[in-house]
Amino acid sequence: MPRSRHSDALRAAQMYYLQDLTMDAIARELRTSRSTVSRLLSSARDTGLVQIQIRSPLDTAPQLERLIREQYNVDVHVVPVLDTLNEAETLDRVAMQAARTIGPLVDSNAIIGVAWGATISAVSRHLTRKITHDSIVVQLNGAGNMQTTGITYASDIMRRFGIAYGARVEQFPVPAFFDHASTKTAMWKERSVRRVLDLQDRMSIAIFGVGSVDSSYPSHVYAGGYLDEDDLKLLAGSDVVGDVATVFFRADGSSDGITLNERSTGPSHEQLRQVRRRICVVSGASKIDGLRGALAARLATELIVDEATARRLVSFGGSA
Amino acid sequence: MPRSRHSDALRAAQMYYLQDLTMDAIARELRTSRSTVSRLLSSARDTGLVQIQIRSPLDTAPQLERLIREQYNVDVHVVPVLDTLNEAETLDRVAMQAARTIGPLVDSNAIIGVAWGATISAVSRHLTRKITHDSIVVQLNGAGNMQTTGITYASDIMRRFGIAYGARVEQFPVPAFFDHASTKTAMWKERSVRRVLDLQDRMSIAIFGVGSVDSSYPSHVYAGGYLDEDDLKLLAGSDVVGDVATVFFRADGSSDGITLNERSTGPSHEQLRQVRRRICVVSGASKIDGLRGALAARLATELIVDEATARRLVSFGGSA
DNA sequence: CTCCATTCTGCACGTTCGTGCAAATAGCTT
DNA sequence: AAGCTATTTGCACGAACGTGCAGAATGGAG
Repeated sequence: MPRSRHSDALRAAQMYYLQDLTMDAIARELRTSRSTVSRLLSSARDTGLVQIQIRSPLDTAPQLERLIREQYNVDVHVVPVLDTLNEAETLDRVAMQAARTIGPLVDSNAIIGVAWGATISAVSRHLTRKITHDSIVVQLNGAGNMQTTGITYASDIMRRFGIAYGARVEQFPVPAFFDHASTKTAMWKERSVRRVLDLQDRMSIAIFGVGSVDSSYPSHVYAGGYLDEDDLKLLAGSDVVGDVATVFFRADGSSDGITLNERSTGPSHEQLRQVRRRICVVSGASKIDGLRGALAARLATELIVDEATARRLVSFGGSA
Repeated sequence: MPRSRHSDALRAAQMYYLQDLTMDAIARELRTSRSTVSRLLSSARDTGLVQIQIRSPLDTAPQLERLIREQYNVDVHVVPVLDTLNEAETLDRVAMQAARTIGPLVDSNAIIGVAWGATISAVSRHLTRKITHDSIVVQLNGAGNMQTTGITYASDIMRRFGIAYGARVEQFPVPAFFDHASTKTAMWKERSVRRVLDLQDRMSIAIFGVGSVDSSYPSHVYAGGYLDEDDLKLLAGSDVVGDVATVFFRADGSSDGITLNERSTGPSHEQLRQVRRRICVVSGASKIDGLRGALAARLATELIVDEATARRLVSFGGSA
């Protein structure tokens, strides 16, 4: 029987993580070298064969998490990060922890809605593999803009999610915003578009960041040529503080009368709130306003956020 | 705020396991020494804060596991162990893997029935802590015999389970076997005994090994002074191959007409089969006959077994 | 069969990690 | 406050581990 690589990895993982043997001892039992065992264990970890979870029982969770949970009614994971790190390093660490926190939440037959943006892009680079069956990754909002079709950027993100979970990927080949609401109405009747919209309707998980208008590390939406002068004026005139999947909201979470949303291709807040698990990843204190708006709109059921931003969140006091 | 030991352990675990930082880096962020971080991580692991699981998707499980699953209709975990190890080493490794496999199955509000014996004793030494609420560990069968009350031996096992899961422990202070069935009938009406029996009725998990009559590494039951000459003759005359929690069965799983069972304090097979999760731990090829009987009697929903014994199991061909 | 491209393996080295030990600190008692 | 015991801390050392590299094995294509 030709013990396959996969089954060797499984045996090694069991011996290492469940029986506390050293790699040396495992190498002898498997009749190979210790370095091969080291590599087998690596592959076991990043094919999702070994799952490492941190479960802090609710009643022993740190003060900070409990406060946010109560104030904003959201299942929060605070990522410990030194306040002194720069935004890029912070984002990387939040993204890595987010990727590993999301992993256990993805099951077979899941329909996973994924937004695009700097945060989710970083998350997508750190996903660990997990084999699922018949899962689908669906893009939440269009990524085209005036300069490019946005295809490569957004589709790279989607592809990474698809590979990590062994899922089919459904892209959404439309611009982020239509120039005319009427075009959207027309397109929304097209069967090719409807297929994507139907999937979005049946999402079991949604994963997104938030855009914040005053973000000093500006979201793509506000800087990437998606909006023109007039659009930005429109936003300024409507007290918009941020967006989720290119759908905008105000500080109190409301979004009625924001005309730009009628041309946006992202899911309406009402639609998003139908999704069972809605995971919001946020890194960087400058996103605080957008984040508060998103929470006020009850767009997230789970929040993964860096420690500094989490602290600012409680210092504001919640909405509950 | 005096960052407590527990919250430091949580932070360290997040940074180590979810952000891939080295202990050195974590030490700097926590303003302590690397060795302290090493110790924090140890404590995070064995207080159950960090949970490491090996999940082999059913469809990629090794041949061996699939065969047993189909033949015997039981959820099987095969423990990789070199065939050349002696029984004691094998037992130790099976026990360790069993302890870590059981961990994730224990939830809050569980009522955990635990048998005693060499196998379960070994398992109890390797349990990892997991905080649960309002769980109860209840002893499945009496441990007294003609020489001792069996209290310390069995109660050590129970206590270890109780500590690991933060559970209340209910001992069962009766002999393993009554001399007269009538005494059992009488005792079974006592309220102090009824309390334990009622708990057993409501078990959500049962954990036990198997005794095998021809075991060369003899189960306590057959060697420990629990049975006298006449009893052993009775067993020999009834084609008994083994027992679970001091209740005996034949190779085909039947147990009708085995009079010794009327004096045993363990749960009847019928009662045991009511339990949702019934975890059977077996180490050592000499237990094969007892194991086959137990599986024929459908006493287990999950089986944790060493590789050599697992192979003998399939070579016999199953009962399904 | 031969050739080339790819993947896998073991070695060797530098890094990272666990742990015994002694000093330091914390918690209690008198 | 002093004294005593039980923990906790950092250091230092040896053990365990990850990874670049060069050679071996593998698997097609000609």
